[in-house]
Amino acid sequence: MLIRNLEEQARKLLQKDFGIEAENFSFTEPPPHIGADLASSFAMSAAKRAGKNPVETAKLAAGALSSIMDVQNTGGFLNFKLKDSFFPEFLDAFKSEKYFSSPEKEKTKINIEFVSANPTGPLHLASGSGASLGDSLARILSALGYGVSREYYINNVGNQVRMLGLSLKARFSGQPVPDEGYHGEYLKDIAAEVPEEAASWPPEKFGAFAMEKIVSSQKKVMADFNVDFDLWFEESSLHERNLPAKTLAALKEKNMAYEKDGAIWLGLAESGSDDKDRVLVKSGGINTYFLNDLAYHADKFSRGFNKVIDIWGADHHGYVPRMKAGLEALGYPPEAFTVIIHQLVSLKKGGETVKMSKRAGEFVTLSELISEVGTDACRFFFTIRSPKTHLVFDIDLAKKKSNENPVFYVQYVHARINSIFENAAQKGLSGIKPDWASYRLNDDERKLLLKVVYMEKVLLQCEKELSPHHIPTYLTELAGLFHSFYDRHKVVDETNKQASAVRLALMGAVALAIRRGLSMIGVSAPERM
RNA sequence: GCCCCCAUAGCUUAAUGGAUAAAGCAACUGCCUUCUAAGCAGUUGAUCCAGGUUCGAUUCCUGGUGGGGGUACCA
Repeated sequence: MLIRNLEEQARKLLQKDFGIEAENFSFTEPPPHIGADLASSFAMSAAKRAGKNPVETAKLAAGALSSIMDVQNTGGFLNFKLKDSFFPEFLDAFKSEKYFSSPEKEKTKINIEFVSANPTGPLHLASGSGASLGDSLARILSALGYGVSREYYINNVGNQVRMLGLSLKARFSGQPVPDEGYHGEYLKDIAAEVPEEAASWPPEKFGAFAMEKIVSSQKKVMADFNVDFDLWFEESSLHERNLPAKTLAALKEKNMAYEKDGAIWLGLAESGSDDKDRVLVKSGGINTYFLNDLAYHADKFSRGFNKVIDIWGADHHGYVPRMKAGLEALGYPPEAFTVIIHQLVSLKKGGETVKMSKRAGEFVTLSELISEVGTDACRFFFTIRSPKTHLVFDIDLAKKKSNENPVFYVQYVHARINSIFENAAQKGLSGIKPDWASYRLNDDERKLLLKVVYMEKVLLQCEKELSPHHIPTYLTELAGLFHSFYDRHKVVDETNKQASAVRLALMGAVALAIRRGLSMIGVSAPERM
């Protein structure tokens, strides 16, 4: 992480030589017309805080930093040129598997739970969005060094299982499906697999049968989507270990739970996070989903995670304060639990917005989408948007345009560089060590290399916002620079072995950045297209 | 009613409070005897409205307008 090292040095210099409070000094990518390698608006914001003249502050800062880089002070902006020796050093360091990782992050164990769709039907479009987000974030955090575990919660207890069983039984015996039941076509397919002797099964057995089929198909779709969960957690295992009752006891002990109208309530109205008291045990003696969910999250902490992240669709956002308040009541620090809300995907088909309702069985399944559009295009498409975007997904357009998905633009870089290396090998030009001391990078080479250098900033941005969408944006920009470079410069040049060696090293770094970036969003990097 | 999210080019979306707002699609003009034209170069084109904070606002605050979601002893 070389930029971070430079920033660290810069902070120390600023603080030591001039006593400027420099904790938040950082480099940014300058606009292209400036022609600098790195930029910072530090002087202007620091001047405000210190009550000094911005131009004077910039002058001081420029002086302080001139020992590590060439600095220009342009009307308060600081613009930097890296020394030429930076680049070979960077290329060498970048090859390390742990380039983005930092030791202090390795101590933090993060549990990230996502998708967790009800096991009562196939995964649909929204699950694709949640899966892309959660898995990509897990991959990015893991690249940064965190210990990350991906988890899927299977809600296999309760009334919905009963309804699922009744619905399957109805399908099996040719009876009408109950109004409150599940009407989707998929239960017809499952009914066809039910053995003859099921005529004597109790309804629960139908429920278990359907659920087993549905969960295993969900597992398969996730695998097809390049998402690998470390744990598929069954709600029933909570009850086997009596955890909801223990959670309830813990809340009672803290005097947070009380009885009213025959139900047991959690007193949250005063807590600040939530605004009203919530039921834990219904007057019939049955746990609410909330209590079981609290027990589940408490279990995550007791398994040794310091940080618990949930990814929910926006339709559940009203549940966030309750969950946070509940966990705080149990004594967990508020910052240890984070919920990421992603906005809902609405669907456009044949020019009309389609309402997605499970009961009506009227949705586009994720597996259908994957087989039509492909995992790579699908994941890139979902990941390139910020989770806050209210996406309208035009299914017809997505199918038609899958060839124009920017993912191919990025993947094509990898394929092209692979060809370059094949060509170099054929001409006996591979494996030559570049002599950096005698080579002067031209502007295009420098620009491309700098873009690779910036990658670490992109990852940190993703970490800060807990959003992976900066990665595909970055990759598209890097790909643009590469294709432009490719068009203008020949990499393999038998008449200039030195230039070839340098450019091959550069291409190696670009390919590595593309490969890593794509892998962080679960997309393949083909060698040939 | 109250709460949360959103509003950027014809369309779908980017942009730690910074410099000339960036891509893809669509439209138009050129470029394959060269390491893959799934590419390159170029043209047209945008910050919902009204205030405020700031040296500086697409970004922050207030109020509108329009859209999505939520407001269970459901899961």
